[in-house]
Amino acid sequence: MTKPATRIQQKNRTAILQAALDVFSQYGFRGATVDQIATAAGLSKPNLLYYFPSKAAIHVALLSSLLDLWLDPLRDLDPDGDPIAEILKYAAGKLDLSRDYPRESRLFANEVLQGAPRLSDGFPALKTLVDEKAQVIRTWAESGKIADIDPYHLIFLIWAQTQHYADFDVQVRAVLGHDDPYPKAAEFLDHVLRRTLTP
Amino acid sequence: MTKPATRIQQKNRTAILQAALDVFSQYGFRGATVDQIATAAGLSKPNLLYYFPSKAAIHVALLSSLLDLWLDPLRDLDPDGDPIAEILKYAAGKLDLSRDYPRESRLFANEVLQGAPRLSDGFPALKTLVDEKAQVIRTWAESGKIADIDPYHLIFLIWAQTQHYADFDVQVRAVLGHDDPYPKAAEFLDHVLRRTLTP
DNA sequence: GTCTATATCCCGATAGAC
DNA sequence: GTCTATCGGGATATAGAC
Repeated sequence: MTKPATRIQQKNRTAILQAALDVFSQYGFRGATVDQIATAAGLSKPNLLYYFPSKAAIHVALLSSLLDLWLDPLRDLDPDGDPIAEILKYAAGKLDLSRDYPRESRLFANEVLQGAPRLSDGFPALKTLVDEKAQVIRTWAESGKIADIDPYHLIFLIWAQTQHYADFDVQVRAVLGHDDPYPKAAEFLDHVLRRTLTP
Repeated sequence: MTKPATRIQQKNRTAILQAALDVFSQYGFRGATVDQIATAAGLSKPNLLYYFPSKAAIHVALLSSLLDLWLDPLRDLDPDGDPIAEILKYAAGKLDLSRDYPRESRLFANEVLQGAPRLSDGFPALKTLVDEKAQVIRTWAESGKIADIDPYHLIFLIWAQTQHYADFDVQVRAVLGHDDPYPKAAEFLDHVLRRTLTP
């Protein structure tokens, strides 16, 4: 049972995952249908279910590969770097994720919004990482290298503000028009964080 | 056809809308079932459909009453008030909405996240209001009363940061534990905005 | 106005030929 | 590996008695 992994198998599997990402991120788990995903992947429905045993299995496969990607920029926060530069770099990296992986952001948002029924397994690891990095930021604050702020709410600010541009894309575009909002968003976030963090 | 509106009718209608808010906000439109809503409202499924012609009609009724509530604090932004105090008051009011109406926030988030198929009618009015208030903030910035920032991204920051605590509630609690996060969130948001806006 | 029973449709998953 | 055909469950909505 150690999958041989033909080239054609690999190709179909990734086509399915890409199509499922499109469909799940737009319609949510319940709202998505296997038929939609199969059509988007260029396969028939039974053929799709030859590669994945169920609709839920595809969803799990997507989610489990997602959390790591999502937390990577935070992992890179360096306790020995320059505090403000490190936090700005983190926020910029997170904003790049929203710009480059909006579907993944919306998949994640859909899941958390509905109580994270299939994701809550990942929360302990998330908490561990956030606790660790929050402690780094707190140390910076206590040593006076940055302003005295709550590190957890700072992290929430960065999450909320960056993910907003991916998750609420239609609303952002309804207000701003269809020009790329990311350059100005990056500039604004930079301004906010510099002001917030300066001792 | 001008509904007589018996007391019992009013009571059932509001019970249905409250129950539907619970269910839709947690499971999304497709994920919610009429049976769930009926049970939560203490009615049988056909009886529920005596009050509303369809599942979609309930959803529409909820959404259309929602946008007004959601935009009220922004409407109150007074061009003749003290700039920084006005913006802080707006942000605090919006955060109160997240605390007091988390289900409404999640209903809205579910809808926008999925492309706002049933809400896009409201976007023009939303844009008009945002444009108007952004112009107020821009005028404040140009007169040097606040820092020179982009008013639209400032509004997005306030939306994103305040709604985050309602929409991503499970994630916030997974990180912070189950204590009420709002007092510290309010304090933090206040700090961020004062720093951001000071000329 | 409220119920039981049911029509009708859609969806996930399977059977089985090729 | 891929297809057509179909099963079986569950959902929305309706029929019709009370």
